[in-house]
Amino acid sequence: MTNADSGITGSLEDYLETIYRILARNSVARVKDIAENMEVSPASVTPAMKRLADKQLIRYSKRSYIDLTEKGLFIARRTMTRHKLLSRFLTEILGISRKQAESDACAMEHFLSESSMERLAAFFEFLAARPELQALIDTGFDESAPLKIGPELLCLTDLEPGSSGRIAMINAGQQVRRELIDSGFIQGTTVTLIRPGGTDLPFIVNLDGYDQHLSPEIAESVLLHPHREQTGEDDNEK
Amino acid sequence: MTNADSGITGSLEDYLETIYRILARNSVARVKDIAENMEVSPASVTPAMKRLADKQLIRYSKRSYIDLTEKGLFIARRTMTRHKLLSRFLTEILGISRKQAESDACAMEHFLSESSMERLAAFFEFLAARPELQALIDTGFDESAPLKIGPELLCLTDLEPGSSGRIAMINAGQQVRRELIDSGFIQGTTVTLIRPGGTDLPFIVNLDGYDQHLSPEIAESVLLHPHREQTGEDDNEK
DNA sequence: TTCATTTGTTAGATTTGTCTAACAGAAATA
DNA sequence: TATTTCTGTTAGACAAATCTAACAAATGAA
Ligand SMILES: [Mn+2]
Ligand SMILES: [Mn+2]
Ligand SMILES: [Mn+2]
Ligand SMILES: [Mn+2]
Repeated sequence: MTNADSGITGSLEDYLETIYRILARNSVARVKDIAENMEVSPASVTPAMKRLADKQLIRYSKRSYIDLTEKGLFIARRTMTRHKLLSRFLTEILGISRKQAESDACAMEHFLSESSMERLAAFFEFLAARPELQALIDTGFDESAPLKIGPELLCLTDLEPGSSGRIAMINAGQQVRRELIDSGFIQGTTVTLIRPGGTDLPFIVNLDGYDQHLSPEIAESVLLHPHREQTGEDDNEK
Repeated sequence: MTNADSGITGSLEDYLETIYRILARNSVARVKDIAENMEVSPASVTPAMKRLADKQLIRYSKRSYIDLTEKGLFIARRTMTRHKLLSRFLTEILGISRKQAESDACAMEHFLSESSMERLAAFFEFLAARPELQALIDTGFDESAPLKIGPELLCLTDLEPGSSGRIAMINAGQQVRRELIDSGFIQGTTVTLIRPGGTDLPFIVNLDGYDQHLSPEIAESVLLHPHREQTGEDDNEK
């Protein structure tokens, strides 16, 4: 798989990023360091170095130290910047743990387009220029503070059969919450009640053209935005 | 490469997602539809279907229609939800074009962890519950409205040699802006002035342990947060 | 200088994912 | 019914990325 932006694969970008990090501290980069940093066997590093040298991204000859070319330095630096940007987004904005953020960022960094990258950077500039907003996110948006339930939210179980509503939030414990999110119950999505449930009867709802069954307790935790109850109108995804 | 969450590769997740989308409209899914949707040759679809059937994610026998199993349906739905979440983040929050967002989202969706996914969904709930914030992002954060330069921002060129500052924003046209961002000049990053430049002499700055040269015009567009000018303190990345 | 240890390479295998070209089966049409 | 067209599979090739096991070179110690 070739990355559109750099013309090389995600794996090779990771090798460059790793070499860059090593060189920023160690003055020389060796196969062994790279293997350890990336947690692959040294036998995997050698062919990767050959591929990178073929593409003129590193200077490499058998058994010698490894150095980045101008082109390689550029890709390495850009990859690391993406890594940092994504990792900061995940930790600072979403509140993900450092470790998880590192791993997610390093997986996604290879697929961010140049424009998404620029806009994400702009998002941080935007936040930093508005301390009141930054504060709102810092204080109001963390694991401990449960989201305040707005005054006029409607419950999915209160919907008329055949009518629709837009999801505002999921009000449930982590497990049920994740199940619902995995199933597509995310804010802004339109859900239509096909058949109401009862004590032992699951609710049937339609979401993105697919019918799904929800037990009454689970349906209870889906809260909808008030007003605007048109049927058959889907405002996301064509 | 095996995705931590679902135990299958990103490519196979895309096949499941595609089958899901087709079934939501077409009642049956055929090799041809899948090949067209994913823009691969039909000869690539057959072995993918075999791999999916081996893993019990689809029901498939030679020359017959393709159907998702319970397990396959679950992964398909979750993949599509990730796709939607990321795509909405890119379009609604960052203001990326629809097309670019679709492509970025479909590339990144396979690598989001369960917790990042849940937090991203929470971010939308959070925004929707605070219309004033939503409005701020909608109006203040788009391509057309250039970010207001805060009152007391410091320019990189005003830094004392040896002293540091945290980047607040890049104030430059798209091209220079992207170059700087690719080079690691993103909000919050500490930059240290190593050697000031002159009319024809580039500035040398240190960023993440690496020295970089910046022409005076370009250095001019790096604006720093006021106060807090300690040297050698790096608040991002260990 | 010789031997042991560390480091790096090669050989050979495996999995995944793609392609083109050739072929086979099914469906539609004449 | 016979033939054409559409659809799907197979065969064979290739590139990328990894592994283990065996080997080779370089380094360091005795
Ligand atoms: Mn990576
Ligand atoms: Mn990375
Ligand atoms: Mn995808
Ligand atoms: Mn997708």
